[in-house]
Amino acid sequence: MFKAPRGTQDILPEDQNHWRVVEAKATEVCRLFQYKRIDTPIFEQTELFLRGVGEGTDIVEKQMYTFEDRGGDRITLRPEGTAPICRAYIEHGMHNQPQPVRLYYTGPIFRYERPQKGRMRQHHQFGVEAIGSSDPVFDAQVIDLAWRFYRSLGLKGLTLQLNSIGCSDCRPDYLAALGYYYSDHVNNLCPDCSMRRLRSPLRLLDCKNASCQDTVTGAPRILDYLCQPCGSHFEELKGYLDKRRIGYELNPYLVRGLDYYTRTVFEIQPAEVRGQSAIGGGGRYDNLIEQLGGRPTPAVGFATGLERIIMNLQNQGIRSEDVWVGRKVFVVYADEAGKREVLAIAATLQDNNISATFTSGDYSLKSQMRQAGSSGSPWVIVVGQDEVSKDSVVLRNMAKGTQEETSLGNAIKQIGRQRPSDWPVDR
RNA sequence: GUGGGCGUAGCCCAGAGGCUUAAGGCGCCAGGUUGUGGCCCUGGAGAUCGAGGGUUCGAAUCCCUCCGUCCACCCCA
Repeated sequence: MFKAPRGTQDILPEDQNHWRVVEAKATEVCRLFQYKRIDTPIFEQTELFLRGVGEGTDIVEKQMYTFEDRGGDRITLRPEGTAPICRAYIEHGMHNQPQPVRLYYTGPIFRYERPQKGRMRQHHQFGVEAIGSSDPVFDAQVIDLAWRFYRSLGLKGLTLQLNSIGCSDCRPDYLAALGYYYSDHVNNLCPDCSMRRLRSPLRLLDCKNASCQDTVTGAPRILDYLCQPCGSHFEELKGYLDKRRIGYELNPYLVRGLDYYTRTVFEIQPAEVRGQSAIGGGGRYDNLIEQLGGRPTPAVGFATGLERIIMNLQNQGIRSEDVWVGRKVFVVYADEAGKREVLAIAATLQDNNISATFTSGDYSLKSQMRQAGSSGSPWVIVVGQDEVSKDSVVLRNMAKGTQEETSLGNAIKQIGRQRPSDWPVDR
């Protein structure tokens, strides 16, 4: 039997309400902030990610879906959203527009990983980018947007972790200090950290290994090494967040896995931290556009995983309602004469913007009613020989268990009068 | 990529070498007399016991391999 490939999943009809609501909230908050949608291809030249994400990162080293196409080009399914958008910014000359250019996207992301709950080979992200300004007000706006997005979904217990990892001026000084410090602790490092010390020293800081924790605690802190411009950038950002009353935790050990980040980095963590901690994250990437061949262009962005959001919505028992509840009708037939009318009745309802369905095959009236009941339709219309000859229908209110014989036009009026407070619970 | 747990009908699961013709619940289907759902009652369909190989007179039950899934590490969304 065929199965969905490892690390992928079908999003079934019963989960779609969550997905549609999350997407709707994402586009709604972006409209509110006047960020414009952009869609880029789901595959790009491999080189874009090699240069954008960084050769030494896990993503590039072992997580990319890369293949050669029939023309011999090296192609990679996008493992993240920011580099493609920067490519589009450069390619379409967006530096000629008022800066920063503010964009958002949503769609599938591919990483070859060992799947777990909340960690898949194909997942979906929603992200925003503000490209072309180094002003910390945009770091704050991106965080503000993210925060409003989560709040609009009703997610509780989120925490914002915040840090600055400096720029190409001050980070080398810090790395030197860090290297000097760690050279005294080489013997009590875990094997992973021994590797990190040489290859990506910043990531020494978020090792969870107990034996390394003490070493991390005594390590120099990057915030003490920020150059003056980075320091005041960070102070300004915190000022904006304070003024917006967005709470954050300063986390001097927060380091992100992609090489392009500069200055601001942040992560949003859900209430129940199990395994995969972050539900979303982002930061500033002032050198990326230049690395990709554009002119020097500072930028800041944020991305969040939709599967993880939905997991958290479900954990917190948050329902996503079907907006059509209340305007849904199930048409059932009592006999052959009625059966012949079912499609036309449904069509008339649909002409009046009422959602309508019916069943087929040889289901008994009783069985059709059962199906209508479990479909969650608040209304049922019954037709048979009697109604056909009188040009009427039976309109049944499923919640009340009452029904009346009336014209189809009158039935439509009644359904249209249904108020949201009268809606039954969706199923 | 490393280590570990688990894989029995669409879903949740019992069974731990012969008494299993693999049990139960949810869901599905049909009935409980005339054209009506949700509760209840009765009946029914649905399982190559994840796949392949091995041990044995006999395997869902033991062994091996693979696949899938979950957990930890790694890392991230």
